[in-house]
Amino acid sequence: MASGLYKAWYRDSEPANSNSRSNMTDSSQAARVRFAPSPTGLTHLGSARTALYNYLLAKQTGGKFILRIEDTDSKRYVAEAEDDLKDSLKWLGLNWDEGVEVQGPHAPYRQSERKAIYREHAQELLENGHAFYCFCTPKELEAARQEQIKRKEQTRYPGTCRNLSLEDAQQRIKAGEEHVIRFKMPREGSITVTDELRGEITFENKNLDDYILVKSDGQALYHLAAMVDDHLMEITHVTRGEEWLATFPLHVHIYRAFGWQEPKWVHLSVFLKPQGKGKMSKRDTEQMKLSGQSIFVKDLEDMGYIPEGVINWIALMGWSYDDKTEFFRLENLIELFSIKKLNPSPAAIDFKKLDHFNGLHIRALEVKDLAQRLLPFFEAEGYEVDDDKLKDIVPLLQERLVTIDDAPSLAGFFFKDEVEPNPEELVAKGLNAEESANLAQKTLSILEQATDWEHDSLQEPLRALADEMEVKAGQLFGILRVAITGQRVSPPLFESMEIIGRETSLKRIKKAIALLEAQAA
RNA sequence: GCCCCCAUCGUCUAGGGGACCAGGACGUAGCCCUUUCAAGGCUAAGACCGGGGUUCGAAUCCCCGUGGGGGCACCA
Repeated sequence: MASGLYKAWYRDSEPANSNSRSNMTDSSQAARVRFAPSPTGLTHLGSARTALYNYLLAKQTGGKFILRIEDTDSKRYVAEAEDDLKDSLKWLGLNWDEGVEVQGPHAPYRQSERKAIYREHAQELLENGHAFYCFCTPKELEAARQEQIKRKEQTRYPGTCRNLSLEDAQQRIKAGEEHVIRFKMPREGSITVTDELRGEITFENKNLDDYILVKSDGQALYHLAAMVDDHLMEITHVTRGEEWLATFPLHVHIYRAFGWQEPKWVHLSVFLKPQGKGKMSKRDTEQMKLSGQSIFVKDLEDMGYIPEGVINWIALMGWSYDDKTEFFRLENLIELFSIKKLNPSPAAIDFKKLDHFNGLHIRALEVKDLAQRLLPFFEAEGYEVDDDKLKDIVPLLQERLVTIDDAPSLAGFFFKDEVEPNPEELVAKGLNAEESANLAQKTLSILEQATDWEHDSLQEPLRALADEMEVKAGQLFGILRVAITGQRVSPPLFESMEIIGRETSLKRIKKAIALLEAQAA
């Protein structure tokens, strides 16, 4: 069925009294969903989003979110990848109810530990005629492939062993012949499968191959292992990447061959390069790092992004709630998420938007919370951080931070004994060094007499000074800002001086005067 | 080459035949606020891929192009 018709049917099938803004997913019973990554590298945004949507569906229906490790390919296995996966999920707040580490009723949750299960199921397909042993060598298959290419035919398994009897095959295996197990794809007819986003999709069986289910080393491949596990683990919704769309009919064929009830299938679109067109390649990700961006969750954490920002950002790449709401926390998403509002078209990654959401969520944080998150970034720069002082500083920083690792460069001067202003920056715009030194000197005299070291009472007499000297307040404050903070850009000046205290502030102004006088001479 | 998916501002998207001279957000530009930088407020520019149908009426439904994407492994 065409997707448009499908969508219409879908909507009409809702209960008549259902609210048009209903966020209930089609099945409001508890969903059992799984995130089943392959530990071959660092966790990236695409995986994170798939995990998020799975998690949301589970939480929204009071179901279970399961983490299964698909490590059937020992060649591509990367030991650190599994830890990275777990760390990334935890950092994002996507805690799983069953799976590796936490265990559960369907353990083990690592496919390399489930080989016997797959062997039994392969045996079942062999016996019911939906699979067959194949003794073709890679060499023979390659030769057949070349032939097909030459004849401009579709390249596919030539069918050599398709009709071997099970008895003959078992004889040859006993004799020690190498073999794989293949799915016996029907050669005629077609199969119509249903994706929750795209509706019905029909494939001609003749375009499908006799895919390998079990390799010659006895290890099951994804196609068998994942289907068996999904069934055994009672998965109700399979939400996975679009790259599985091509083998989607195979997977449904496998379900039917076993006589199992299918889950709901959701194929998410891929993420495209920031430039808009084209999928992310390894080269692109390296290029990206050079410009200070990354698609790896771990990197985003190191770069000072907060999980709330990342979650909000990826949630909205392929899903939307309505035409205006854009600020979401995880708990809101759990409530509002809906498969029906997923967008099947691919989305380009936009890091500017991540900055925006990160800033939004930083500003929405409690001061105490933000202080706690900032602490390690200051400590990493070698600053000794006083908790009370930090709590005073945080409100000044909060609305200026895009990423939390911006904090040390913006506010390091609070924790330094001395700052090293650039003498040239001390000179106010439109004035020379001598005039600036003179202004700084007068400022010092006024501040030395200040009885109350509080930002408003510091500011008042200095504004009067600026008037008296016929300079703009901004010119005077500029000198003072660089003297106090060592920076041209800083948090609000007088609040900063209040926190730094009288003694240190005066000391820094004296130093600035010396630097200005040296320059004037 | 074959199979499959997708198509609204630069980007993410709203849109389910009349409520659309198409709404929001990021980014961009201008203004306001302002001690710097931000944040915030206001304003502006900016899109229905093309062609055929269906219909009184199409961004919306159908077909064909075109473009983009995914897949064609003893990877997942």
